[in-house]
Amino acid sequence: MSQPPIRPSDGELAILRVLWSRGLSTVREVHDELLKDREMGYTTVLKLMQIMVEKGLVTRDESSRTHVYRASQGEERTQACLLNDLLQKAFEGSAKSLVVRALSEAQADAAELDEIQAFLDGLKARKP
Amino acid sequence: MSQPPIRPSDGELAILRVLWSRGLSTVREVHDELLKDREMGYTTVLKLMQIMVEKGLVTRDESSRTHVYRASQGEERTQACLLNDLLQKAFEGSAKSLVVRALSEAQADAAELDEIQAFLDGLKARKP
DNA sequence: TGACAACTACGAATTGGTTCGTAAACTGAG
DNA sequence: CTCAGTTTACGAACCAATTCGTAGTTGTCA
Repeated sequence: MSQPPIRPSDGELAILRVLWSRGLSTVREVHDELLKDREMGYTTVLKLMQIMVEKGLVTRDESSRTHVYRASQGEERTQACLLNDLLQKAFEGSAKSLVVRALSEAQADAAELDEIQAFLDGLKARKP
Repeated sequence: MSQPPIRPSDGELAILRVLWSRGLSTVREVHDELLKDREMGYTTVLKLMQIMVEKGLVTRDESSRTHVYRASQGEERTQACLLNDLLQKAFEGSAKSLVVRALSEAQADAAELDEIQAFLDGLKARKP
C-alpha cells in the first residue's frame, strides 16, 4: 500500500515543479524554464534529471533521440509526503499545530480563509 | 527586520527538539534523549552542537566545565521558517493549498478540527 | 558530404551534513 | 596524589547533492 517515501531534494523539486506544470518535457524545456529563476548550466539539469530517473522520481521516453521526461508521482502525492515529513520532524506529528502555524504566518486573505473553512466543514461532515 | 533564514538540517532539528522540550541542556542530556530514538555516538552529538553554535542555531554557557546549551530561536519561529520554505518550494506560495493538503492527509479528530475552526474564526474576526 | 548544432553520458570537483576515533584537559573518588 | 571517568576539541572519512567540463553521438542543412 504505502509506497517508498519520496523525498526530493531542492533541485529535484524545482525540476518536478516544471514537469508538473508543463507535463511531458525535454531537458531543454526544463532548463529554459529554470533559467527564468536562476542561472544554471544545461548539463547540470541533465545530470540531475538522469539521477532522478535512477531514483524513480521521473521516467523518460528514450524512443526518440531527445528524451522526454515525466514526473512519476503526481504533485499532490509529493506534497503530502513532504508535509508528512515536516509534520514528524518539526511538529511532533500534530497536524493541528502545523495548520495553526501555517495560518498564523501566511497572509491568507478573507476569500482564502473562507475556502479553507468550507473545506473544513466538508471534513467534519464526513467525520461524525 | 527579517532575520537570516534559519534552515536546520534533520540532525540539527532533532537536537533543537530536545532543547525546546528540555530547556537548558548539556550535551550528555541531549545525547541521552536522542538515544531513545536511535543509536548514535556521544561525540557525534557534541560535534553537531558545536557546529550549531558556530551557525548561531544555539548558544552555550561555557562558564562551567560542562557547557550548557540553549536553542537561540524559539520553536514557533523555526516552525514558521520551515513551513515558509516548504510553502515556496512545493506549494507555489499558496498557504491555502498547503493547509488543505495537510488537512486531507492528517487524521485530525473532530476535537482538533473544532480547534482549528475556532482559530480560523479568530483570524477572520481580525481581518475585515 | 562536411560542418555545425543539439543531445546524452560520464567523470571530477565542491560543498554540506553526519559519523566517529583519538587526544587533551579537567574532576572527583579513593 | 593518582587514576578512572567525563568532557571538549579536532581531524578524518564518508555520503549525498550540486555543478560543470569534456567527449562522443546524432541530426540538419547548405
